[in-house]
Amino acid sequence: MKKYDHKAIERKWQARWKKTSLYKTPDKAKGPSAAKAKEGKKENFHLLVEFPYPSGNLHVGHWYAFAVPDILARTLRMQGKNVMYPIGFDAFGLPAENAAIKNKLNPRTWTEKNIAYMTKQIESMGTSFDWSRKVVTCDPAYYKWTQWLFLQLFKKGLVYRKETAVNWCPKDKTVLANEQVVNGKCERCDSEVVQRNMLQWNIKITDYADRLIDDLEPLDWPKEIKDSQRNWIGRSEGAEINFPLEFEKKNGPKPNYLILHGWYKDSAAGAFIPWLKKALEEKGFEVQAPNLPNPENPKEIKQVADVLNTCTIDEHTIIVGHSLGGAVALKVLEKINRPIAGLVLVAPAMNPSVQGAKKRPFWKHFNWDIDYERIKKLVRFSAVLCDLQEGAPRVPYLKTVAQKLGVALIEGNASEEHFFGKEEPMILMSLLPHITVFTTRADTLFGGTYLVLAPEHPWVALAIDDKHDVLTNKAEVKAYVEKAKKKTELERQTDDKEKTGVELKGVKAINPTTGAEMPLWVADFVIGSYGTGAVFADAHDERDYAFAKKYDIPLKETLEPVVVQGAGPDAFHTKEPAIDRSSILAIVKHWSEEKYLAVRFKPTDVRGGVSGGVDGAEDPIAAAKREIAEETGYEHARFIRKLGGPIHSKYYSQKYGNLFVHFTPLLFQLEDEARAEISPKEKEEHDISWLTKEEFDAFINREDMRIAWSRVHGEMCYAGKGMLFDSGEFNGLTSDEAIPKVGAKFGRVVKQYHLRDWIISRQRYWGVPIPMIHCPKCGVVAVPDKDLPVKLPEVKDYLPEGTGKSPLAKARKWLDIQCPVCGGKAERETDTLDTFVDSSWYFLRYTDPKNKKKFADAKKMANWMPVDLYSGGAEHTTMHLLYSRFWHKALFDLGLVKDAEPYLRRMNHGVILGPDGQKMSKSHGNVADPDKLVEQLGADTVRMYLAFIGPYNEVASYPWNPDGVVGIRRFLERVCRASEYVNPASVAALDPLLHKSIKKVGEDIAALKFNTAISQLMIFLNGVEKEKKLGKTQWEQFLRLLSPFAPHLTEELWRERRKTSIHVEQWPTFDPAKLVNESITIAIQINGKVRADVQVPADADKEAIEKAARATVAARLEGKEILRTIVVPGRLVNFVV
RNA sequence: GCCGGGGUGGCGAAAUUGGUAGACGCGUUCGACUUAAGAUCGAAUGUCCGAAAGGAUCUGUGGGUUCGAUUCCCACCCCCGGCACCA
Repeated sequence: MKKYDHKAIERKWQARWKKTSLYKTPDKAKGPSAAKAKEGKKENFHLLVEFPYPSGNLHVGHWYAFAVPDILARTLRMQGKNVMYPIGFDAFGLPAENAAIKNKLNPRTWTEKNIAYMTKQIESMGTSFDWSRKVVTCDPAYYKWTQWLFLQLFKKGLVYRKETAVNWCPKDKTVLANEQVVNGKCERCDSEVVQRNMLQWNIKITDYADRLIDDLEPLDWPKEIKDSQRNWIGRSEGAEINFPLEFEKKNGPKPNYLILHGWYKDSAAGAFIPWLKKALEEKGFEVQAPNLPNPENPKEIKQVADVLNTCTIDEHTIIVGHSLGGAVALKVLEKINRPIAGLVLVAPAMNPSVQGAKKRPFWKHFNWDIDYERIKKLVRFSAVLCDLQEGAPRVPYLKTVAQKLGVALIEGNASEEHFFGKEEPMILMSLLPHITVFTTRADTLFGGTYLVLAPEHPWVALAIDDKHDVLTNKAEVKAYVEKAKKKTELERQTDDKEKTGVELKGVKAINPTTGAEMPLWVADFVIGSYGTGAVFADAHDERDYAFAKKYDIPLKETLEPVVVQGAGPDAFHTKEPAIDRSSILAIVKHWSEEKYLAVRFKPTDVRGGVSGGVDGAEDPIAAAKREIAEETGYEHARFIRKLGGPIHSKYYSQKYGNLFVHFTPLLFQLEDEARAEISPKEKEEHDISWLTKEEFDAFINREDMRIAWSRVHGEMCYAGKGMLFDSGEFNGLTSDEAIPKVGAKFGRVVKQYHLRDWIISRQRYWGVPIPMIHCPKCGVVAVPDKDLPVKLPEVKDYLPEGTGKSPLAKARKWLDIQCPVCGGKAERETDTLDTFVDSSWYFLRYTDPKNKKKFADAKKMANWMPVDLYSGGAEHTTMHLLYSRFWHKALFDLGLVKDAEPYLRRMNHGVILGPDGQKMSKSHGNVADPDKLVEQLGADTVRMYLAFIGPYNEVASYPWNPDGVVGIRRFLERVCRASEYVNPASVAALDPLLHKSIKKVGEDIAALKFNTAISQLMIFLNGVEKEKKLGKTQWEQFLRLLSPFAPHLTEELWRERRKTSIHVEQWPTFDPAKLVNESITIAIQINGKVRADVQVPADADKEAIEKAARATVAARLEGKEILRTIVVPGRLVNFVV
């Protein structure tokens, strides 16, 4: 072929492939053959690309996302895999709705028109998508199953409603998505956006936080994506610690306690009850601890009746139930109608239906039908205490009880299993007023001198409400809290870097380690939604330190610095033991000027003041004076003061190995300039100079000296980890050793996450209606499966209603519905689902896109899941990938899918930027439209160029620059011309190059390095042009290598000789015997510099190579002695002279 | 601040158990063909010195290990992405 008419060729073959359904993935998928299954090889390959949003027009980025992975799809197919390469449209979302509002269009019409247009464009790329599997999320046949899956999660208890702040535009009277808020203002009307609380649907992704982190490990994903997900989830391990509160005002209403004992220790004289009673009474509380009737054979009705008859229960009562007493307490609550203060269940008895729970005789008489919702309304606060020593099934069971009561389970270790100890501090703590704090630094607990609460902290809300009167500065606190709540999160962060806060006067917290009183503060730098919304503050945190200094709150140091000196070979060798030493650090002031004595230890360039060892029982001050004299010669140093506590340094010394040195930092001033001669050895080792404060500051390069130096000028804060002192039994431990120990002793070990639950409510029209019904009688009821899908109703206009509800609230007829439970009047939910829900399972639908009975058939899913390779943009690294992983895990737990992870391998491709280097967007006006280029040069050229610009599997960004595209076009034209050289007989000289190319192109495609695969194809063609001839078999092998890149042109050239499509051909294999050339080039180096090269036979041995090399550079070697010769066969010879 | 990725010609880039740095392509220059332009073909092309032969030098900067470092180690600088008052 002489002329390359890309238009005709592409039109012809696209039509032909479509007509013959060339890329339809076999419906009845091949399972792995027995032999291949044994090797762990699958014949099916699910190659997934992120499906596009139908914005209306394809840009270069789409080509990059779809046409480049197509190369891999085609290659794998030729290599015998059954490849599914599906496509669809993520068709719900905001742009359609905005277009609808703007142009008074139906969003469905707008979307469908775009889909039709974009489908044509995608087809023009020559991709091998299987269109018969197309999935469109706004199709009721699809979203029926989105709704159904959502309901499965709801039924599993993963869905709940919660008051959540949303962006509210007061002028448009509508909820705004984050992307509609620009600099805190409404995108449309420019008015100030405010935060407003609304009931929103949430999904408990946080329940899966641990698994979402832990299951990342084995996945074949790039490290940066895994790290980014871990970072986003933000797990930190720490401890929750309770700080009891004490009040100045003693006149408020007091709780009273009713303690119900368990069964085994059959009375109120058993277990912890006498101790607890005494402890509470000592604090002035009234306590009732009745003996329940028939303890040896307890009966529910009798025990409950006894409690109701003999005990006083009022609104101040807190009922404490231990073991069976916990179950009794629940039944007591069923019988009373007035609210009580609290309910504390201590390891309550288990429902016998729980798997693994043993049947007890009294359960015959016990009715386990407990109305937790009613109890929740009756009780102001509740708590469930769990002893972790008990393990399963009690611990998971108590978790569900706590969940039903709407509280977090309090886990810890009782002093005896099941709280049978005589003294159980965990229980007492839960009964007294207290603040719970989360910390990752329990090691500083002994030094905690104040607490800081977030303005949103529930205890703060109680303390400033009308019913309570515990604060002596209530008005001041109230004003601060209200001001803080008005600020948005953004303002809080950016407003003023200076932290503000107000003390809560009239109340003190007690440090559980020391019993010391700690003031309470409220400050808006503490985040209400993280941890417990409260922190304890100490001297070893920069923020706490600064805040305490600002408000003059006392601090207490409990950490001595521990520093590891140096790096590299001089660093502390962590695996080897260390020798302990005592030493001094001395900072020496000039006798008359504001200057300091700077000493540099020359051999290692350590720079600071004077330092040296303390000999035996020597006094540190005397030792320091001795060292000053020895190192510097100055004779009259006067001791000024100690510079804080000791500083511990770990470092490595050539002489002694690992050292752990405990330095005493000291400040001296010279009395005069008297200076003796110093020893020659010292002179050689030390440089001495006088530096000003600023110079000295820049001079110091050892960390311990820097800490000592900082104390000369009074900065006391040591932020970081260190060694504990003034911390009771934990003295002398390092922070890392102490953190778990202190946490376990004074609190309980817990994990916290930055990840928040997934808010899936959208007050939007163009989305999947949330299939829920609100019944005034029955509450929130799920739409029955038989009524799915809940179709989107038609509405007149798509503007939100103005009440904060979605436009669906305008569809009156649609809104009214019978309650599926009671048949009474009810209303539909008007929120729609976040579109991330749609995209959390679309790849499952690809496996069985037309199924009317199920979201997908299990067997068909098994053929294709998990996804073998998922290619997409870096922008989906956290949100989409995390949400869909979570969704898949939830379905896995429900038994609906067979894998816990949806994607075996993930790669992020780079971004094609606009020609100006900016991100492509309509507002920038820099959207590169490839249509013209395709028109001029052809689809094959454009897709191949995109594959050529750089490695595909690296997150890089390329400004769209079509300058180089002509190179690819020239290459394809040369391929056309090369077809003229084809002879029947093979050209032997081309064989090594051809086989090398087969090898490299295959390897590079597998590694997603399409750019170097193409360069190898070019190298081969260059070789062909040099020979000006080519064998028919060689030509066809080359065409097959090229066919994934240029499917149209290669098909055309192939069909010059063949009847069937090149795209059903086998991938060529290389012959290792043909890889080697007869002779190879060896580089000759002298002292590592290349001086010449020499041709040697490929099979030459070391001696032969060396001989040849020596002969080649004989002239250069003349008169020089060769000290050493290094021969690297196949590469080089290096003569060292 | 924390986490991650990166820094190589005029440009996109290549090179990994440490072994000829700059493959392949774009661009540029010269030549052939042409009345001419374009297309095509051939040659050259990191930088500096040199007419040339040749020499020096070069993978962000500085240091180290090595016969030999883009590659390994240490320190630092810069760019990009993510998270960020997270206790």
